[in-house]
Amino acid sequence: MSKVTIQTVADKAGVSIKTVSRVLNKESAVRDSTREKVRAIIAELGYKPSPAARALASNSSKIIGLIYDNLSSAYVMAVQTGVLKACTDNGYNLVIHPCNNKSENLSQELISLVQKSRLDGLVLTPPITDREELVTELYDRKINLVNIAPRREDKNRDSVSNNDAEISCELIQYLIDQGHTRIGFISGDPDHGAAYKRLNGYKKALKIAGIKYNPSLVYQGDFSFESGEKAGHSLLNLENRPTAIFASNDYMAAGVLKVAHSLNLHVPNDVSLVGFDDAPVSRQIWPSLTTIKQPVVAMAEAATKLLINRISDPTKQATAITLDSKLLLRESTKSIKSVGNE
Amino acid sequence: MSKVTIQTVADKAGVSIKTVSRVLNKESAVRDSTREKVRAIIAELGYKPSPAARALASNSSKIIGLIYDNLSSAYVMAVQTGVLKACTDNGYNLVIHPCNNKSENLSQELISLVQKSRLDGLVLTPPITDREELVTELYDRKINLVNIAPRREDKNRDSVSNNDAEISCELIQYLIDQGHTRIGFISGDPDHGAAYKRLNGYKKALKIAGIKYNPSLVYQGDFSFESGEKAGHSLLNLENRPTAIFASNDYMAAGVLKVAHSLNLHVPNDVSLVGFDDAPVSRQIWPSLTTIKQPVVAMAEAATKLLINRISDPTKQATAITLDSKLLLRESTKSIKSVGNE
DNA sequence: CTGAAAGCGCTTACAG
DNA sequence: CTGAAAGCGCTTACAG
Repeated sequence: MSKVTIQTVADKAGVSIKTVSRVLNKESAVRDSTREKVRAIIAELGYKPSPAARALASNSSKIIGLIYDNLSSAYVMAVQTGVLKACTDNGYNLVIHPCNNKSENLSQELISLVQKSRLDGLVLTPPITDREELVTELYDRKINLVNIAPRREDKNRDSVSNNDAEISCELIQYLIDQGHTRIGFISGDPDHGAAYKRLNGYKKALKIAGIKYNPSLVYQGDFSFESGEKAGHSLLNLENRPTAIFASNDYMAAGVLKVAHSLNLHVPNDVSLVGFDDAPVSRQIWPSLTTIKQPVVAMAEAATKLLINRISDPTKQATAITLDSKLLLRESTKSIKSVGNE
Repeated sequence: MSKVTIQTVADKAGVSIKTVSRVLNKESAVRDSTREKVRAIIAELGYKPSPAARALASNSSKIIGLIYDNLSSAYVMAVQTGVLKACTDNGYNLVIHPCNNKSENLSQELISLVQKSRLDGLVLTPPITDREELVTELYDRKINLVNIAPRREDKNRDSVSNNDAEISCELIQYLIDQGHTRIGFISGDPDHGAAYKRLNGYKKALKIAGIKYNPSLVYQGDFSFESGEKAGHSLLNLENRPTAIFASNDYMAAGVLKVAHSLNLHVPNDVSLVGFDDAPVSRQIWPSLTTIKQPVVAMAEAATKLLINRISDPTKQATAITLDSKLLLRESTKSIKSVGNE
């Protein structure tokens, strides 16, 4: 089996390579009958255009980069799934690039990556999305970008967000409806915009319900299991301990649960517990966690589509999309309204 | 900033583009002084060779594909990390390709992928590694391959394995040392070679200790949390229930633990429990699981190096590497030897 | 609606 | 140790 090139196809179809090229690139100016003939030959020969030749001639690699630094492998996998879907659907390839958000010269690293691999654009995920100086520099270099869940939406930037603050508020309102008024809160890594949004949702729900914000019920975590354990020790050993705790992610909630077990406290009888993310662990512990599920795959896919649109038209108006998360009620929460009042 | 190409570098260095090419490709036949001069200019200009031009001219993409279908995102992330490390170190790029191992036409899908993206080789992970007809077909097509943890090592194939059977045997011997003789076993997805190896290790340890293999203590799982729950219900409700249970992975162990909690059985006081993989969940549940840690990152990196070597010399002798897993003792296991005998 | 020519930026094969 | 020429397989820009 000798090599099948565009020339092979053109010869066999009795047309020029330019016409084959037009069919390949779905250009309109081709007679239908010609198009069909060429397509048939392409299928017959199993011809696949050379990405290298296309990239070299067109000066665009059809490759985008996915940049992440996230401690949750389930989150990263979901993002990859969504990005890959959009890439496949649109004829793009993907380069994954895990990195360290704490790195001083991350922007230089990303610029080098883009130049070296000739990437057509980048998908940025939290918390890198919120490295403002980095994102600005990438934009200044005319690198096509899309931001997933940035802390602040910017009218000039493509982004896909979720309703972190709103759903957190809803969740707290749900707990309040269940009779909880002393509600502990464990915040996430302050490098993540999500940490603020979830805290804001918590505060807002309290305010609406007329419950005073009590700093002693709020503990600074960093999204890790270990920080959840520490927070759990603090909150559960409080003299007047909370009747419910909202941890900003499931890992921290799992940490609290472990401490509750060790203190012989029963969840949810002694304390209700809520996480965030619907991480696998939220279903693999006992009791299973009431949590919030973000549409991560859909967000990543939507973001990648925005990026691909921007690559084809770098001057187009920026778009900001918001997708909704939803509350998943499971075993770790319970009403504490007095019996008989219902 | 106009475009910097090999010609720009050659002009500025006062040499031909062929000489620059030699420096780029680390060919030996270049005078040291020339090499240094060219290198300096490359650095000064920030020149990065065009991957597309190189690929087109050399007919090799310097891209390899990573193929996986695995329910554990932590495992996949670890594999990606190792593969990416070897790729970066050797100037290769990576294309990730999640897929469905149950798919009938997976081999056609992979062949298409290789042709379409001009991949120089593939890294195969379990359970795809054990689709014998598929792997054979890929070899027949002269596709460069490396197999991670195949069920059987083949002298003609590059592979990197771990000591699944041996470490499982050691683990069971440890439990026997702790006084356990009724040891339950939950096997994994039969599509995975690891499922057999772990079962064989279990059997071997029993045999060495002179304990009769008891099929009623062995339950067929599939590596999922849910299958662990089912197995837990069966094993823990046995009239003469086991004093220890070895689940072939941590997800299933977590499932057993959940059932134990629901039955008011204490781990490890009422029953010892062991998992496999050191998945994040093994540390995020209470009690934390005694488990086995495979050197997944190192395996993936070693495998990728083998593949890259094979790409540069497709006729070289195949290599089979084995890396060792290790036992991590945590809170879920306990000796049941009668007190005072120690 | 279709095509001939030039060129993208490298490596290969050959020569010296 | 170094270089001139050809060519990899496409797309771009232009022409008709």
